[in-house]
Amino acid sequence: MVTVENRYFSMKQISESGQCFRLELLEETEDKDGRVKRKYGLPAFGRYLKVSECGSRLYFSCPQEEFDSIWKDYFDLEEDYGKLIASIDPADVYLSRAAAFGSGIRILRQDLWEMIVSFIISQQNNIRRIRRCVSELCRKYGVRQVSEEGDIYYSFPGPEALAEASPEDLYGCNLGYRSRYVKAAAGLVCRGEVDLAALRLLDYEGAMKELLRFYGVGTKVANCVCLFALHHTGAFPVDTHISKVLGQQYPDGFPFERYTGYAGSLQQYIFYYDLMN
DNA sequence: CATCAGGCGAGAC
DNA sequence: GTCTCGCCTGAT
Repeated sequence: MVTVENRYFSMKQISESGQCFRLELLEETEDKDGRVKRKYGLPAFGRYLKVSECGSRLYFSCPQEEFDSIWKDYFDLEEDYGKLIASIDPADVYLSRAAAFGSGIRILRQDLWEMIVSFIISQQNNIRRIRRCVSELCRKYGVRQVSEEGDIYYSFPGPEALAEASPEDLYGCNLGYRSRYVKAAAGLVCRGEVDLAALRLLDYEGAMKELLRFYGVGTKVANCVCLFALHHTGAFPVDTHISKVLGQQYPDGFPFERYTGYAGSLQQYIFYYDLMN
């Protein structure tokens, strides 16, 4: 068990901000002082992590050693998000409000293949249904695992498993027209036409170029993968929410030059703020 | 019943 | 190069 106290770390907000579709709320209880305590489950990197959250205190169900070697990096704990928020132009009232509203959001370092498939599925789709699709994919094509604590979960299916899936079967996961995109992406990786290991080493521009080769991956999805898997925090995905906000709040353009290298992290505050309000 | 979800590819021009 | 249109599905 590892305890972390951090103002800028909320599992609830990370979960709701829709960057991680497999993070699930396991239970929600209230203690005698009326404080809400939430418990989350997260299958990632061949493990099943459980996190309890109460206020700004978090409890991780893993030994310190595992926390230091895996989760510290996964949750980007070396980064000071308070500093990042403090750098926001005080005159930018909208961005200041958005960051204050979603101050517990962090940009995770998630698995590359999982993000490619997840964000292909995310297009023209809502978060609830994306979760269902991903969970169904894992249940159907992933490998059933039992953690040391006895939690049952499914691994995210690799490219091979998805490439072998029959089209009708994949279609049965309710991916709709996106199922052929997923199938094509899996084939591309299996045939070695895209090398995921090499993709991880590329800079932002190089990674974008490579990701855009996938059938069903456009600028928006490629930017999400860059941000949520490769941690290119300058990547700035523009979806319907962001597009709307840019038009309404930034008619003269978003000040990218002021936030060079981390505009993507700020994008996540804006997205979450608009999504929830 | 129409519209919309964290878009994208294809085809027209 | 830029624009429009159709698309699976489920929630509202």
